[in-house]
Amino acid sequence: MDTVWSRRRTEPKPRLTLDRIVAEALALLDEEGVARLTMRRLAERLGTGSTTLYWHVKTKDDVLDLAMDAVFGEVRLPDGGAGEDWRARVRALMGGWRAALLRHPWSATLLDRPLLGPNALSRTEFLYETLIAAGFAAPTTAAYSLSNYVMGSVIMEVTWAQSDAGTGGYLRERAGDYPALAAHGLEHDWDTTFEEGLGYLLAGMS
Amino acid sequence: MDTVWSRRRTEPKPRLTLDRIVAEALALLDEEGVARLTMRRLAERLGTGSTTLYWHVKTKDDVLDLAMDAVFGEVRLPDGGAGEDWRARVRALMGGWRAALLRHPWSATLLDRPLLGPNALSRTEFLYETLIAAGFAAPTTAAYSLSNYVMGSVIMEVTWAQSDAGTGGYLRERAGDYPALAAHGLEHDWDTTFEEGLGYLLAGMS
DNA sequence: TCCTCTACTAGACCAACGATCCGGTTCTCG
DNA sequence: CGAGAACCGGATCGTTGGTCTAGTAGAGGA
Repeated sequence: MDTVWSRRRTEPKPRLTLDRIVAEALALLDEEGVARLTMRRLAERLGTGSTTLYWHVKTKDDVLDLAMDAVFGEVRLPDGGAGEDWRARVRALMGGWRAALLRHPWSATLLDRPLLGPNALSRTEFLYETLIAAGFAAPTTAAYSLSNYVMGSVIMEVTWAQSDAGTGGYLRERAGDYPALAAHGLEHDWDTTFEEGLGYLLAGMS
Repeated sequence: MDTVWSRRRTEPKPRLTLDRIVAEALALLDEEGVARLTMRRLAERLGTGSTTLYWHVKTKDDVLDLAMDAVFGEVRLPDGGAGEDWRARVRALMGGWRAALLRHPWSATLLDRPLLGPNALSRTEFLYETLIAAGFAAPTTAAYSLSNYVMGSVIMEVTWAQSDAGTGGYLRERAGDYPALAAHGLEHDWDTTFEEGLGYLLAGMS
């Protein structure tokens, strides 16, 4: 009810800003996953209508892109001096990269879109700088293979974790058809597998 | 018009089967991409109603999973003898894997779901077998890092290719902010970058 | 020849989605 | 104090995945 008497008694709600939208989108994604992020639900959580969101944002994809870049923003750049082993710095960067994505499992689904936000780009820039400082005249291959590896491992881990109950059971039932896979591929520690594989990659870069 | 005279003159249309559905879904995906695949459009192309599809398939996700496994089915298993270099066999498998996915760029978007179809599993099984035959007592890390690498590189390449015009331009504008990235990350040959990175990985597996 | 069961099909329909239109209010700055 | 920019929400549009209802075609048995 809005009458002369009730009006102005409630203080104005805080302005809606892009930052608030992105923060709430992250919270919603963390709590309910990417499928449940709709403009209506997001607006509801912000105490507004869905139309209002479109004043700050052009499409829903904008929200997703901003959310992704916010995740990359969580990656802290390792600030070791140049004297430190470059492999250690790359390990730290890639580990932080992976950890940020795993902290928000929904991000694995969104890895198939251009990651051109400032946070993503500055991390990539840092990777190139580190490789160049390490002596790579042409760091392109190294940078790509490292990024590819991290992205792939995050997707793989999230996918398996989400279908965990079903997956393990299904594969175990068919262990007869895929003996080698069933014997070695089912149980392992994701963290150490990631680190070891990263070790392969780093070792191969002469 | 349906009269005694017109009836029965047209021969019955071919039965709808799962195979026909999957084949048509692949064609539709190849031609128009994953966003345009709707049950209605798929049904229309098959000359039937959308309801009919649900007799053969439980959800749209079923169609996507079947389409993905069909892509994996295109990967030919290299049949070199055990005498051949195991790295060459792995290279052949991974190259074929990548090529199949790149042949159907929409598949990059669907890599975030459990790949448990028979074709995907048999390729993975083959990878494990090859690694075991090569002497890996614990092939888990090797298998995962190879799969991760291939998945990541396909996603990366497809993403960049699809946003090519925009991406290159956008990054080139901001070359000042990301000098190392702009200098080395923009132009390169995807095939050789893939092969070189795979070389790193294989070289690192002592 | 009839009957029944399975396989299959279509149209209408449902709730929900992304996005837009319209009509309005509030804030800011000159 | 006035104008324009910023902001807001209800109704609405077209489309989606999926279901309900109401069937038809054809094989096999009695």
